Amino acid sequence: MNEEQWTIGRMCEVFEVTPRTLRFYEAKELLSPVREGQKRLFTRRDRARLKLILQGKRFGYSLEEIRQLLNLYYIGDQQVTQISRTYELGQKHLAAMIAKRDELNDAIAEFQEKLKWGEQVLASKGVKKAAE
Amino acid sequence: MNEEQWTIGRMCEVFEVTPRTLRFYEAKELLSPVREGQKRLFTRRDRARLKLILQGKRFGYSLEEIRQLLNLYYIGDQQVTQISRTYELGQKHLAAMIAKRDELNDAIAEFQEKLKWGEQVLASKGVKKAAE
DNA sequence: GTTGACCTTGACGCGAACGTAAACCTACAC
DNA sequence: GTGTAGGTTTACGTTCGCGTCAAGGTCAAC
Repeated sequence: MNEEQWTIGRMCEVFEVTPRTLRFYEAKELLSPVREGQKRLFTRRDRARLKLILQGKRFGYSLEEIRQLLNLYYIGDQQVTQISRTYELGQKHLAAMIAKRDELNDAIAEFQEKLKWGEQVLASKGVKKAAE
Repeated sequence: MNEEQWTIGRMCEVFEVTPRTLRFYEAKELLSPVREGQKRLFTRRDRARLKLILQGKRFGYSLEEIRQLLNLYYIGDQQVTQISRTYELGQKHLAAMIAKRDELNDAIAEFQEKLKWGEQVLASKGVKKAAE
């Protein structure tokens, strides 16, 4: 009943993934649940990481890329030079995310144009809009 | 020398893909180059589609999803009911794109927080910022 | 004690998205 | 002629991201 340590079943319900997926992510070193005997128990850290993993997937990153990026989220008790390095990589990642958002915004704008054009075609053929 | 019809080699240079990729996309009905004898020749339409395909990939869509979405970009000379259907699907796609951008924006904001935190850690350890 | 729910570790399978090698045509350059 | 620089098809190979058995451990409930 420990709310800090979730079983694999609980994880699967909440995040809508299969056990296979979580074990696969562990094998790929994306997650590192603790063990209670044989059983895996997922900590708060694992949950935070899984959330980021699934988000990363939605944005088109591979699991290996995600594994690298996850480290950027844990600027912790390392050597100063190591933290600096991580920080720099973080800046690059941030820039990449912003670039991606900008491209997405452009794509949205272009697509809206296409839709407007489609509206006109429909209007010219005598189709009324739903909102009228 | 026809600027409207590009060879596979030219396509590969400009879009930074391999011939295999273009032939694969043709097999999957994402592209439909015309033929001059045996040779493929890619039209303006193919170029526009390829651009969208590569963009779609960067946003994490599968080729099959992209194939469906490509149709939304060609609201042309179809039946009115067909155009209406396409238009509706287009609206949904637009909403999905916007949702994706919003999620990306949230992710960017969160990540910026992490970076700020990292900055403070560095500052507390006596590391000066590059811009000072 | 046995049933059932939940977990474990292999290990093979599979679709997606190409890579890669083999064998061949074709047209221009020398 | 003989390259050689492009293109072609056919077909098997590879990596990723899991799905899907198979076989078994564990523990509370009946």
